[in-house]
Amino acid sequence: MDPGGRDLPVFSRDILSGPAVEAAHSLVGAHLVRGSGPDERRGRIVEVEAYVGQEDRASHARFGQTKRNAVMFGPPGVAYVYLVYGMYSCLNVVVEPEGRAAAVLIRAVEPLSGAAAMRSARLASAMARTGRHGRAAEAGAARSVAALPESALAAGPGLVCAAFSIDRRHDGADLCQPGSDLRLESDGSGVPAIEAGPRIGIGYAPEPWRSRPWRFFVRGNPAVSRGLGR
DNA sequence: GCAAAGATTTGCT
DNA sequence: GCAAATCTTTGCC
Repeated sequence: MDPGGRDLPVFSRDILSGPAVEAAHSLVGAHLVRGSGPDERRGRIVEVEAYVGQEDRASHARFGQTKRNAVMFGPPGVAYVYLVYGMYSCLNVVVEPEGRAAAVLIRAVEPLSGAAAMRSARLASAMARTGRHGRAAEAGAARSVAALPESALAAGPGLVCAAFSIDRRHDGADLCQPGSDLRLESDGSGVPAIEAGPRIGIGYAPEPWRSRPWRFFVRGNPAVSRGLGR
C-alpha cells in the first residue's frame, strides 16, 4: 500500500515485453517497492535508461550471452543486477520477449515511504566502504549520510541499490510477482513531463549508440541523479 | 593465465 | 574539476 493508502497492482509484464525504449518510458513514474507493512521502502522511479539489444554497443549484451548478463536474455520483468567498478550494484529490469537481450537501468528513485530505512541502508553501505580507512573516515561518511536531503537517498543507479539493499543476490528475481519482496507497482496517476537525453557513462560506445536519447527522466525532479536535467 | 576497463560515487585539490 | 577506490568480467596471449 502506498502512502496515499492506495493498493497498487504490480507492473504489467506485457508492457515490459514491448520494445525497450517504450518500456523504459513507461517505467518512469512506476514504484520500486521493497518489503511490506511497516518495513516497506517505496520510491517513484524518476530516471531510467534503455539498453535495446545485442546490437546496442553500449549494452552489456554487446558481447553476446555471458554468465553475467544471462538473465538479460530471459523473460521480461526479471531483475538484472550487476556490480560496477567493483563497488556498486546496479538494478535493471529485463524487457522485450525471451531471447532478446534488452534491459532498462533504474537510475534514480524518489523516496515515497521508508526513507528512514533507506538512510540506514545508505549508512550501512557507506560503512562497508570506508571501514578499512579508519574511524575518522567512518565518522565523516556517517555525517554525510545524515545530512542528505530525502530526495538524494536514491539519486543514482548505485544509490538506488544501496538505499533498497539490492545486490547480486537479486539477479534473476521476478519484479512482477505480487507479494514479492522486491517488486514494481504501477502508479496510475501518471507523470507530468518526461524528458529524454543521451545515456550516461557510456563514452566507450561508438556512434550512433553513444548519442541515442535513451535516458528518460522527470524534468525538474530533485531526485534525478547528479543534478542532470534539473 | 594475465592485463585492462568499467551502465559510479566520493572526496580532495 | 579530477582522480582514487575496488574487484569482476572480458579479451587476448
